[in-house]
Amino acid sequence: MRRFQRNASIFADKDALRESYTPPEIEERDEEIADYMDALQPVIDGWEPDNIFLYGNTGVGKTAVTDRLMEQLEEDAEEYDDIDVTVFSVNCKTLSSSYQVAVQLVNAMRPDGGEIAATGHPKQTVFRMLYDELEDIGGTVLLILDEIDSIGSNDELLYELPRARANGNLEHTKVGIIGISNDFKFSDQLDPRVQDTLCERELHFPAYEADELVSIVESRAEIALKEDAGDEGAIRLCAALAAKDRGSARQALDLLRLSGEQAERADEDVITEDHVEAARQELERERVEEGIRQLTHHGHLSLLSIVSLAAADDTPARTRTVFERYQNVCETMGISPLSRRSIHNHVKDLVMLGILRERDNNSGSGMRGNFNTYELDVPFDSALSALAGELDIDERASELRRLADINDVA
DNA sequence: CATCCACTGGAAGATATGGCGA
DNA sequence: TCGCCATATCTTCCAGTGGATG
Repeated sequence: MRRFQRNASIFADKDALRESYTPPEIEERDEEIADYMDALQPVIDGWEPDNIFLYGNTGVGKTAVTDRLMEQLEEDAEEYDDIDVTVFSVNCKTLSSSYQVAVQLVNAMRPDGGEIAATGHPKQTVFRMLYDELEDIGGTVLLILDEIDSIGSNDELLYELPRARANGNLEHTKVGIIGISNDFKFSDQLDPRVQDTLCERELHFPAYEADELVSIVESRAEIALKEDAGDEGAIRLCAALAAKDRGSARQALDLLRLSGEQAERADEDVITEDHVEAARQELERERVEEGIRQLTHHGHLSLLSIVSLAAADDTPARTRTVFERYQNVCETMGISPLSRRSIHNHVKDLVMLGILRERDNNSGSGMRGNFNTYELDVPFDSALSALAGELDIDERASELRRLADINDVA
C-alpha cells in the first residue's frame, strides 16, 4: 500500500482563491462602489428603496461588491432604530421563469421544513405566498436576484414586485430589487414598463483592464500563496490570459489556483508559466465537459454527428450534412431521429456553449442560398472524451464502430 | 432582375413528466 | 385517484434572407 504524503506546499490559504472568498478590501472598483452606495442611500434614509440593475461580465466584481455592501448596509442600519433592513439573495442561474424565482424566494424566507415544491402551484398562489412572507418580515426588504438574465422575457415577477405596494399587495413592507445580470442586452428584452421600474438605478461594471487584473491577482496571491511560491511571470500570465479573454478576475484567480495545484502535483514549490498553461487547458477542458454534461440525449447525438464528421475531415459542415449524419447515427443505434428543426436547435445550443463554431454562408461554387456551417471549436479529443462519458455502453460501442468505419474509408 | 433554393429562426401547439390539493 | 398546474422537449408551420441561376 502506498502511503499518503504531503505534497510540496504552494498555498498558505488556498480558500482565498475560491469564489466563496470575499476579500477584506475590494480593489479597482472604487467608482462603482461609490455609485452603488449612492443608489442604496434611500434605504438608510427610510424611504422606499430604488430598484437597482447591475450589469457587467462574469467575474468583474458585481456579486462580491454586492455582498460586501449588503453586510455594511445591515450593520449600519442597526444604528438607526426606525430602520429594519433584511436582505435575501437568490441565484437565478438555474431558474428559467418568474414562477421559479418566486418559489425560490418563498423558500428562502420560510423556515426549514416549510419549503414548497418547484411545480404544481398556480402562479398567483405562489405570488400570494411571497407577499405574505414579505408582509411578515416588514421593514425594508432587499431582494438580490443574481444572474437574473436567465429568466429571459418571462418577467411578471419583475413587473409585480415593484408595484406590490401600489396594488395593495403589501402594506408594511418596502421592497427593493437588485437585479444582477451578465448580459447587458437583458434589459432590452424586458417589457418597457418593467425596464422603467427595475432600472431606476443602473450600474455598469466594466471588465477589468490588464493592469487592474495584475494588481488584483498580485494582492490575492500574497494572501493565498506561500512566500516566493508564485513566479512574477506566472502571476502576470494569469492576469494577461484573463484580460485577453473577458477581463474577469474570477477567471484569473481560478487560473492561479489551478496552476498552484498543477505545481503541487508535480511536487514543485514555485508556480511557473508552464503550470499556468497546463491550468488553462484544464479550465478549458472542464468548461467543455460541463457544457456537454448538461445536454439532452439528442444533444449528445447531434454533437456525436459533428464529431464523427470531424473525424472524417468533413467539417465545417452545413446543416444538411449534419442532419444526414445524425439520421445515420440514430439508425445505427436504433433510435428514432428527431426532426430537422430540432437538430437545428441542438446545434445552436452547442454554438451557444462554445463547443461549436458557426460560420455563415461561406458558399463555394454550386452552393446556393443562405446557410451556416459548423465545426468543433474545442479540441477533437476533449469533445470525444467528454461525449464518451455521457453515452452508455451500447452507444459507445456503435460510436467506436462508426469511427472505425470512417477511418477505413478515409 | 425575377425567381428559386436552402436554409434560418420565430411562434404556436402537442406531448409527456412530475407535483399539488382535495 | 382526479383535475390542475408548470415545464421541458418536440413538431409543424411559415415568413424572412440572400446568394445563385437563368
